[in-house]
Amino acid sequence: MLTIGDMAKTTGVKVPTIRYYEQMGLLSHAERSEGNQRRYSRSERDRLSFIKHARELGLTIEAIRELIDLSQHPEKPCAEADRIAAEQLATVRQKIAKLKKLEAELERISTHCHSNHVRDCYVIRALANHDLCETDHD
Amino acid sequence: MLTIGDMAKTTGVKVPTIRYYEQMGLLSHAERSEGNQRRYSRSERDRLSFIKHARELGLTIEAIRELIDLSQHPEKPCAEADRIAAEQLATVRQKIAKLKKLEAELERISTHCHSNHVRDCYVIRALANHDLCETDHD
DNA sequence: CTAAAACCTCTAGCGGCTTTAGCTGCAAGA
DNA sequence: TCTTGCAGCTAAAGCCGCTAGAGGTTTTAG
Ligand SMILES: [Zn+2]
Ligand SMILES: [Zn+2]
Ligand SMILES: [Zn+2]
Ligand SMILES: [Zn+2]
Repeated sequence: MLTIGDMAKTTGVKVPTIRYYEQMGLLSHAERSEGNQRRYSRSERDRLSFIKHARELGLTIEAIRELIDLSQHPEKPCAEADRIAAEQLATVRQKIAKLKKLEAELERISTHCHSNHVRDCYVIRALANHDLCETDHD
Repeated sequence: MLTIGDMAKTTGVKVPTIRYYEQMGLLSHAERSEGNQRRYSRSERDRLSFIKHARELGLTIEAIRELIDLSQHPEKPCAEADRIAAEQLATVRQKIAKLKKLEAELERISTHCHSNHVRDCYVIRALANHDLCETDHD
């Protein structure tokens, strides 16, 4: 049996975060020692790794909850899981698109100031005036 | 003089957000009408536009506060402003790099499942096992 | 003059944690 | 055996950047 500290060490998820995941229903309420400390099995550690990996890929707690529920029912169709992954991919692509616009504007803004004083600073002027921008960036 | 609603309409910043910015010290405490409603000048509207634009470019409230403080002192050197813009550009580039890794993994994950049941779903397997990934994505 | 729209303050909520405070548990060294 | 000190516990608050709602007041249009 693993302590919560062991879980943290082997998965890289911080101790308070593990307790938070339990509270959020991603991890079931762990068994307790006589002294009321959490004790975990290997399968619970695996589940925590799953959660960590999913979080790293940007999935929400809610999406992860659905995936875990699904994975408890191997006979069900997996369309729902596939949809969640596809949606996350779309979300990531949208974010990239937005950030690339920002990158272009910020690059322009931060390379155009050849002044020394705030009075003529291109950064300040560019922030004050969106007309200098080349894109909409919403 | 403009009401808070006028400000919202002309800048696209929502009314509660304007009040929030005031609370955060980005907008100074507005003058009030006899009935205690906020009244703004054109320069305050310009400042709000500045704030909005900076937020759209991803700057934090804190960074915007610094920029506003700076812009009150046109004689000062603008190195600080330039640094803020450059840092934001770096931040955006980091985010893009991270998201591109995620995009690659998610693309792989969401195109590889040709199964019908959760039991063999590639999505579930890929999330459970980072070894199937091609990058670190931290 | 009235009714509706806009405004006010204050508080709570979102997501995904992190931090803090004030406890108790437990193992190892003297 | 005692003590020291890390590890664990709970509950609550804090973080960011808003957003939403309750419950009241002011302004404006007709
Ligand atoms: Zn400058
Ligand atoms: Zn712009
Ligand atoms: Zn599948
Ligand atoms: Zn991975």
